[in-house]
Amino acid sequence: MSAVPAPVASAMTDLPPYLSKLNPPQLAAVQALDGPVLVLAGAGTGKTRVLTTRLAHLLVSRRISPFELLAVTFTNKAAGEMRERVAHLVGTAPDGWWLGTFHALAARILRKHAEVVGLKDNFTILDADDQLRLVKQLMDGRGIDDQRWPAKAILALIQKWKDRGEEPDRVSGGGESKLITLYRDYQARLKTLNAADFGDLLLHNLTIFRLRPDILAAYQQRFKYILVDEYQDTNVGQYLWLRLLAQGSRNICCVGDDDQSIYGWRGAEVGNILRFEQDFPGATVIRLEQNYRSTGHILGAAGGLIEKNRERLGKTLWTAAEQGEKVVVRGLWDSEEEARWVGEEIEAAQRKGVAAAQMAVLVRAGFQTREFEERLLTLGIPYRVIGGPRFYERQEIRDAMAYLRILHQPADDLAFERIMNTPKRGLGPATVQQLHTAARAMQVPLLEATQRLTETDDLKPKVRSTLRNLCEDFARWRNLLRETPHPQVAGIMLDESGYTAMWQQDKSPEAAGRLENLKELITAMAEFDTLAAFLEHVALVMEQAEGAGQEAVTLMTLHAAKGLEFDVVLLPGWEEGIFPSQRSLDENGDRALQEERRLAYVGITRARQKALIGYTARRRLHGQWEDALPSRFIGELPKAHIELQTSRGMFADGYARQAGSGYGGGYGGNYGGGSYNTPRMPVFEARAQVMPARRTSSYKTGARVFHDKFGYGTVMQVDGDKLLINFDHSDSKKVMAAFVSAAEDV
DNA sequence: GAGGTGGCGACCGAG
DNA sequence: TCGCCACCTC
Repeated sequence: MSAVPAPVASAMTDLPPYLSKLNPPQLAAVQALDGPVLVLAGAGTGKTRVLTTRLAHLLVSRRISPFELLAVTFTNKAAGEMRERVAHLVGTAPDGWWLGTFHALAARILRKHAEVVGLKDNFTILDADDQLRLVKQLMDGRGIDDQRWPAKAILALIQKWKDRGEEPDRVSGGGESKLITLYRDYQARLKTLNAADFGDLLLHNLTIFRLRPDILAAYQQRFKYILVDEYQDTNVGQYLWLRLLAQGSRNICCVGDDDQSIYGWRGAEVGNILRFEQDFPGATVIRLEQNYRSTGHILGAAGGLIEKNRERLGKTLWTAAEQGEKVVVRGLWDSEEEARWVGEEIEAAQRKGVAAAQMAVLVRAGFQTREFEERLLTLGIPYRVIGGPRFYERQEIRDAMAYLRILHQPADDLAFERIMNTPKRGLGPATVQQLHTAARAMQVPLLEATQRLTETDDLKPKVRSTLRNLCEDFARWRNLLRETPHPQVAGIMLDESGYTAMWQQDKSPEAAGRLENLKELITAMAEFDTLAAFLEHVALVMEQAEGAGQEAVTLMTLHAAKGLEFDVVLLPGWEEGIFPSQRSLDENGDRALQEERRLAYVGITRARQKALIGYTARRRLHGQWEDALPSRFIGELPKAHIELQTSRGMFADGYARQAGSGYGGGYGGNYGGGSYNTPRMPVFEARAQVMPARRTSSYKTGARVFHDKFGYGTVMQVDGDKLLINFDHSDSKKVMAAFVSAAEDV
């Protein structure tokens, strides 16, 4: 489909080929071009296809210019995907289109009209690090008790206000006046720094639209059609922004799924999608309910669970596919057994021919991946962890970016402060304080104040010469920028400043990787014409380079899994307190519970073929063993779609080894003498399935064995009941024969 | 000013 | 249990 399809006069007959593959609701969603439209797209119902086809259809059938179209997503990934697929459909690359994330589009508008809100068009976009430092500085200045109000909490509050579209003088719902004053200070400080944080991008747009109706009207006229992805994740500010822009044409199409709204904690308002028909009267609502991803049992289990939520628009997914396997719900003794179980299920699936890349372990919180990582490492199963620090959040990238930011915008005090003593130049807090005081007195940026101070005798001689050199260096690098390409200048600057040398001398294992990252950063710069364009890219768009691990099991949080799919999905840790998360429930009560339930729904619906849920009776949490109860969500799963397994046999296994004898049955709580505290398994006691005990026997040299902690290995030496084993994925170790079992042929 | 140590708290994390 | 931050010493 490379050629542009011919426009059609009547959509009812003779559909153009790009529409012929859609099912009736999908077709309706693509063809409802006029007026407000809400497309409720359930998990796996072909949302992306509808979005991209709709875009293509608009361009073809309405013959509008791509520049009259606004298409908004949340992530760069989603924007990139849409870009690619639309290009494929209509045959042109969507360069310069208004297709991007809320933040990228808002930044574009803000650069055009920065002066309306008192910024220059080369304003800096701050990262979370800068924001926090700024808040800390202001708190020091105001003498706010950072015990009662940690800087992080204050920043979170400011962000919340911004998410709601509230400027300092418009904060609703009474915040402490001290804190609102701090918010006002913070905004004022950003202005003097010629900087904006992420929240400001949207917030300043709203201010511009309010102060300058002429500017708003121009955008309203420009955007004849608006398309929004993941509408259930929009916050109040984004909603207001969309509503203002849509007031002109009223042609706004929002696609989303209220059942997959899982970002309430960062300001998303599921109410936005629930209220759509009131907000946009006369709206057409279209439901996509045919699922092309999962089996009947998976959809049945997920559907039964999400039905327990009260606040939803309601839709029922169905599939033409077979029922498939029931969702496995497995009770386990403790988190160690759980990790072993996950490993076994992955190996079992591999034996059935499922590729590692088609399997995922999804957890509620990031720290939970650790135990599974250790297990997979032991078993030699390749895996990758999604999450962790992103490229531009790494220390070395932030440092390098700070150098570049000063080059671009000498008034960037935060950047200057960040690298003033990086690498170490002998400039401590005392010097920083002195510079700050001087800068405030002279009412100039830090760098300029520094430069002026070096011409006086106010500084200690050593400090003075250090700072003078630094100022001269920056002046030189900036001059260099006029005649030398910016990637080259960046390299020179990082070398001459001693920054590269700092990592070269660092002996820690990460140092080499950091130098690699710096090289990658400089390589990436070459793709941009100007330093300004590059800085904008890194602040808003820079993505983590995808890991090479093609054939690897994916470990990640449920949040990170939204939008993805796998053949086999493992969902461990379904225990009260963990999932649903106690902290969320404490903070937001029933609202949070419903969101946790949606999260469970998202987890189950990631699976194509098989979903397995695990819960344990005892878990090591922050280094302590704690008892746990099965998640209430387990009890909410419809019985018809699940298969319960409780691994009592695992105890027997341990018992057999400790006693050196076979496992003799009678598992009713008569556990004589073990160090176990008998855990309670209150939910499905009666349905317990016994797992067979592992065979133990005497081993010969050369025998293949399996050890729960160290994995597979070969017996090198037998010494009574002690074995010397050469482990495949660990060093050779001497272990008791009772702790290994004969490796099954794999 | 730089480098070391003990106490405390720990979720999810786009742009 | 682990990592970060505040505090402390050289």
